[in-house]
Amino acid sequence: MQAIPSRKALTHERILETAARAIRRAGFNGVGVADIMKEAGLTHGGFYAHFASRDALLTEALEHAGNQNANHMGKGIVRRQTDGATPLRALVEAYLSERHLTGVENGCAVAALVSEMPRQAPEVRAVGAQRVRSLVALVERSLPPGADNTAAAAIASQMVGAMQLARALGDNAEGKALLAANRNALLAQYDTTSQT
Amino acid sequence: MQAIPSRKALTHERILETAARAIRRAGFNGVGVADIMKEAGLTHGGFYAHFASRDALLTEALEHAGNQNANHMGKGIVRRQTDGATPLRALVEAYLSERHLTGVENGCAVAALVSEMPRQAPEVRAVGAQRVRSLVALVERSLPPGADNTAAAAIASQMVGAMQLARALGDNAEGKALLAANRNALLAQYDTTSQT
DNA sequence: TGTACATCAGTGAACGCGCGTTCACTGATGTAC
DNA sequence: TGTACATCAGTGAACGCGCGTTCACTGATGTAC
Repeated sequence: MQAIPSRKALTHERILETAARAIRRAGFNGVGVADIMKEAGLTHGGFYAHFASRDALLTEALEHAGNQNANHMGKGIVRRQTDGATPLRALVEAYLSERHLTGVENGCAVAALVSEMPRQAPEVRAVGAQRVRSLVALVERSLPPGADNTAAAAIASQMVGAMQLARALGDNAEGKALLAANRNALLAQYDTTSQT
Repeated sequence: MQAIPSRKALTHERILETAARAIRRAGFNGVGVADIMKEAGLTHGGFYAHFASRDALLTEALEHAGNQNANHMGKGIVRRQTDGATPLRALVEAYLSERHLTGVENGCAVAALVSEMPRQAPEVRAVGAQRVRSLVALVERSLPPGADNTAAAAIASQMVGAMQLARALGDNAEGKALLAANRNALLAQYDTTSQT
């Protein structure tokens, strides 16, 4: 409707962009209101003109992170499909890529934050659950039609778990090997065009 | 060596027991020095006679949590094996049980804390990586001899991811369904004695 | 087009609070003779 | 066995600091006539 966003709306968006990256980088508890405002080029006093509370920011930021990641990862998926990969292979390779291992800040919000979700305020938890559902739905759309409808949940679980374990091991040979093991296992099991 | 533990050693142990549960319940950032001391029946002032710093406590507590969980979950695994389950089935069913879904406090430290690990102090991270390796090793020991040696990493990833996604969805039908989907997928793929 | 005023986004100082850490002290336990 | 003293575990007040939140203010933008 409002084709030209107001100055305030632009600032609001900028704060969200910043926060969406910050929560993935530093965790829900790792970011302060002042930090984020500063990173967005503002002073902390103006914060409450944009958000009712810190939790309100976290809620919006988590939602925003989902969209940011859809863009980032979406490109990788599309490129792999144009190169001839099946939808599932494209997804698995993009998700379990070394790029994703390193780029927490722009990566999947679920992988970056799941274990903290159960400890957040109800509003944040609700959005978190939604993000989990979207991830499962994304996997589901990549499966060949007629596939077992519980497969999506299993694949999503494995991808999220793999990325987290790899990050816990570190951005090194050990972490990368764990990612590779998961890529192989997933593709061998679910991708019909799989090759060694 | 020291068969009779000193009074101080007993207190130290009690603080660790408390902290090991607290970090899984509330996360690394969710527990304060004073909270833990209070929960252990002490005042916060005495803390630094036991630990050099808060991070030192987190490090020891994470290690301790691993042992606590080995006891807790170990029982469930043994019972399932005596009831005739294969080692892998026993592990998968114990790990992806509804009991584990609810009992974060006594559950797997990796599932409770992975996404926070990359953001911790180096000493804590190091222990975290060790706990990941132990988990993979535990899975490995449950696999039939001669199994693909990358399978353990894949299974561990899926189990950890599944537990976390289920917890993010909540202790309800949705979360339980996700667990069930993962149990089925894992057993169908890796357990030869699998049945619908 | 130009002036006068109202609105609005953002500033920066200040608040109360909780946290990690320190430290002088106390009361109990253990040891020497 | 009993007394005198040293050691040691735990107490509780205090510290500095950072955080979420509030608020009086400023300077810029927009509107009325």
